[in-house]
Amino acid sequence: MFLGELEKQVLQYLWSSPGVDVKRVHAELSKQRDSSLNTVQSALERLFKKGLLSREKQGHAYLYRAEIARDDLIAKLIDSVASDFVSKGENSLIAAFSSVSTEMDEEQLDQLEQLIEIQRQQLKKGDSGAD
Amino acid sequence: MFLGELEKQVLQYLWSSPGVDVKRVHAELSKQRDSSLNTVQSALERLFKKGLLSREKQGHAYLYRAEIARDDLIAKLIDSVASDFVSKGENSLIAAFSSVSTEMDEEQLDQLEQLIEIQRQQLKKGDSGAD
DNA sequence: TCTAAAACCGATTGCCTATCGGTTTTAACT
DNA sequence: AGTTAAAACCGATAGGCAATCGGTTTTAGA
Repeated sequence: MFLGELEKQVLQYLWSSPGVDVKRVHAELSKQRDSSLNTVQSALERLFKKGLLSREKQGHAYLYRAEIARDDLIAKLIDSVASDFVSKGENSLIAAFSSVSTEMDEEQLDQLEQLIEIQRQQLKKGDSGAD
Repeated sequence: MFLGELEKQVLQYLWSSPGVDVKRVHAELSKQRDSSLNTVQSALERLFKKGLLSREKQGHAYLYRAEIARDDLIAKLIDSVASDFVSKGENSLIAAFSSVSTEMDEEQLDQLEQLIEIQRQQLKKGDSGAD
């Protein structure tokens, strides 16, 4: 799934301010780029069609919000990028990581290990108890 | 950097068989797709222009080979995907991983930890001695 | 020098984002 | 209910890039 520059900026803003209308988005993006309101509108619509946004009418206008969390989108993109080059059977996430790890220094590896620990805790939680 | 379907297949093949000419590539890809030799030729040329391939003349024809290793390309793609959504200051690789980790199970986390260990060894090697 | 092979060029198609102007719909107010 | 301003929607256009090939030029080797 390819996202254009404008689309990325829209998503970015929607993550920080969920439930806003085109006008707002346009106003905000005006700080970074010079697009007409209509242009922003179509970006919103494109993203909506792609299932990345949801919307609900409020008065005249739709209020948009991101349907997918930033991290989930990143994960999805990574997975799609990686799976293109990873053979069936291989886990593409692991393969992707092993590609990336060769560029990491010790500090980053430490951070990573911490993340793993956190994720383990998370799994344990889901295992036994409720949430 | 966006790669088309044909380009990916070409790269894929070149990783497995470095130093082949268009004819070979075309012959090989014919198993998967139905492109003319010329079409494969332009894909090769596109990739060459992008710096992803090198080539050297041998007789009439050029022999092509991938300039970038599979893992390096994956890493590069991941980084570019992630950095689009990661704010300055944040390390995009780490952020990317933390996005991905939430979808991993224990087995994958284990594998990951092993990779980290391996990478640590690698760093140590580079640190002290030669190679 | 001749020629077959391969590279190179240019044109075309198709897909997608970005861009807006203009028209239609619609919510809200009188 | 009728009016109207706001916003959505539609359609058209431009631009970029991969894929596609036919045809011409270059070139290595006989």
